[in-house]
Amino acid sequence: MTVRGLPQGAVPRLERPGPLRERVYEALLELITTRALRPGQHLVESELAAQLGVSRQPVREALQRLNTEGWVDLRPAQGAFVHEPTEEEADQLLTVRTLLEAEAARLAAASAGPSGVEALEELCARGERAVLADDVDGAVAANAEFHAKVMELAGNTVLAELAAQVDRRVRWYYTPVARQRGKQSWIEHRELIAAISDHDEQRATAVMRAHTEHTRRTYHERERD
Amino acid sequence: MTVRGLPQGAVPRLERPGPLRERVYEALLELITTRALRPGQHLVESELAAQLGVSRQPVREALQRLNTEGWVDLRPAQGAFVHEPTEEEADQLLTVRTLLEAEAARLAAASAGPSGVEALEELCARGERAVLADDVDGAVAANAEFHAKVMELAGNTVLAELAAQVDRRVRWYYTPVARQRGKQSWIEHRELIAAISDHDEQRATAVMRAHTEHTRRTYHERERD
DNA sequence: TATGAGTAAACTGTAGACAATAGCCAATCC
DNA sequence: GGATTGGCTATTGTCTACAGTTTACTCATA
Repeated sequence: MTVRGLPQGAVPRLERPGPLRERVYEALLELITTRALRPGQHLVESELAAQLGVSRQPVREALQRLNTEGWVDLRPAQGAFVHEPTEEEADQLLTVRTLLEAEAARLAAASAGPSGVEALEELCARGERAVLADDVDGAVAANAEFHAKVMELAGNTVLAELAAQVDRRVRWYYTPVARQRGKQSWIEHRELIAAISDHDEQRATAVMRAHTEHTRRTYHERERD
Repeated sequence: MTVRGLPQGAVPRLERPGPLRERVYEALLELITTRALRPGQHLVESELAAQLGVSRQPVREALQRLNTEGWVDLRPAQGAFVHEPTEEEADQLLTVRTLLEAEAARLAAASAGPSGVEALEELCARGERAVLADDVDGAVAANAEFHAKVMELAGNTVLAELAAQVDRRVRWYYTPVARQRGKQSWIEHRELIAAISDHDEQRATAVMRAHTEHTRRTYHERERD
């Protein structure tokens, strides 16, 4: 007899601890993105290990991964430092993000079905509600989900993984900015949905490009404050 | 007194062996790309460590990095397996490569100066000579350098790093193919140089897109053999 | 006071040892 | 006879210890 007969979810799939390095990785990433760990800060393995209640090994492994993904700089024989984004790098990152998101929009327009469009509209409505309710966190979350959904509809896993990384870093650099862009952002989302619904690849690309480009402009305007 | 007055590179920065994990990483990557380690093969840490004459630790760290970059799959509590590329994934990867290279071409066209164009022509000539001499390895190398140079002229570090990763994996998947595309490839390169020299962003994008697209077609034609 | 060597502390890089887990095969029970 | 259970083996996950570097500081000296 196999397990097949059991009702799904009868066994709560008792949550596996998973490799420690994973959890350390996520914990550190959380600390970095929330700026509990500041850019330029020296991360000492033994300190982190003690603080997290694990040995140095998992911490090392997590730091190495963070290094390859650009979150920390690993200077040999000296240790890990939280990456300090430069203006130039932030701009380059936005360029890449624009590129990836625009391609995702194009692919989504090419292949998305009615159910996909519907899901996008649902998310869009949720975002608009959040904006109206001045629920900033909710709006940001809905925004992330919206973009993720577009990426999913594009159906390109490689593209999605790259975009996920780039996106998270962009969000880190631009956290002060993201909160400013409210209503306008969702109007643009509506346009994007329309383009995808029409299977108009060119328009979808253009709209998404303009959309992310607006974010960049908002960022540079911030400089004047 | 600061170091600022010193000419760049006056100090040869006496080269250190560098961390073991780096060398292990490169060694393993070499073994994978040359297919000495076959896709799907189980990589046992202790074996690799013994074979390379180091302890398990650097091997682990190298494997983790290879994992995040998509070269090996790391199944928990079971070990590392050389990644097995699927048809679909290869195709998606090519799509992304096309995208990144095309953007690089556009940026290069926007900002490249005469010296950059000259460097490209030099590389192009070298590639053509290699093709005429039936020097396949030389031609492949020149090709890689050509694309790298375009990327350099684009002046976007983030884009360059992403493209470098994607490129290397593409070359891994398509090694049997790359060798077939000889003369035609360099004609297209010439066109690209012309577009860059003219600062014609649109044409540069289009040429590069067509160029990488040809590679994909060649790949799918291979299926018929 | 400025300079330089010398020294000590802190941290990383590497190695080796132990514990935990998944996979496999044989023995056992219905 | 087939499935299940129990133990065995191989391999990974984690921890501890030690060696090698780098940095910062102290103190003697010109």
